[in-house]
Amino acid sequence: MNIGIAAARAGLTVKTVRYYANIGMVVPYQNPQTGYRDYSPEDIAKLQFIGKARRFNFSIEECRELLSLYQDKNRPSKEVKELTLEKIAEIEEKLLELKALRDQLQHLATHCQGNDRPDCPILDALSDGLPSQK
Amino acid sequence: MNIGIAAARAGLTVKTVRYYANIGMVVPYQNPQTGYRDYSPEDIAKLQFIGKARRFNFSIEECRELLSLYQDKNRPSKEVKELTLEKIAEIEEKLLELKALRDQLQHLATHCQGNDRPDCPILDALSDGLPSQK
DNA sequence: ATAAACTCTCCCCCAACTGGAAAGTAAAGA
DNA sequence: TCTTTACTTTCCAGTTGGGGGAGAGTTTAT
Repeated sequence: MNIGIAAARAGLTVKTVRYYANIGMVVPYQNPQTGYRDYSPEDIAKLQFIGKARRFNFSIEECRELLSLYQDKNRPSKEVKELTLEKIAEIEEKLLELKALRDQLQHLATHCQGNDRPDCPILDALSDGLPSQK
Repeated sequence: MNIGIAAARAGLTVKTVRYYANIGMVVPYQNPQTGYRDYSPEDIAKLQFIGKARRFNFSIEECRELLSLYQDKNRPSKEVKELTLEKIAEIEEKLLELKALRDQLQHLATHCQGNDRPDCPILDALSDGLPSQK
């Protein structure tokens, strides 16, 4: 299958699929005459797998790891679970960070009139401790 | 003040401060003899301002905008508030996305034994709809 | 006088692609 | 068969927000 079809099947862009070939993630057979890549059903399966893992916020390197675990029939599920729990912890941390950020901004926005006057607690907060501009 | 001191005052790295000079964000006087940058207290104020805004997840371009609003004594607080509300909405969206992600991963992890056996619902989910590897 | 600490510019590197140019290939219509 | 269109190829550059390090100049301390 040509790259366009493969990309469509996997829900990825052609550029992305070509990129994955270049970095050695999913390297299809490449016709030496035309240079056209030819994706097998198994290649497509891998692309789909990677697409989903990426959507789960796994990095390319983590995807590579998951893919090799996926292809290893004797893999212990332990490793996969560990990787997943780590990823969850990462996401949790990011969540806390973003929540704190949102609350702070929300607080500032609540106290800002948002009218045509120049006083603005948001800018005041950003310039807190700075020499006055007045 | 030399760049090292300026960076320390603003809680940024020297590299970052130099970068901000290069992109025209905070351009200090530069001694034509030595090439050394000389940061005024106002430059440092701007660096601190930007540092805080960056920690609030504002992009460089948004920082530029906030900075120009900050420097405009007749600015309407309306614009600042709008920018802030947009940023809050962005963060909210990201929060929802990450929460959904976490829940899905959590669900998968809960159903994974995490032992030495190869069965793994996580990999099963990632390869859902793919040709069997058995 | 010399060594340490600081600064300069310059270039490459990171993730994970995206966009575009120029050229070759394949498929469909007239 | 010719032509147009659609698809593919490689290669190069750019994105965000800097980080690492080389090699050279400057300033400060001893």
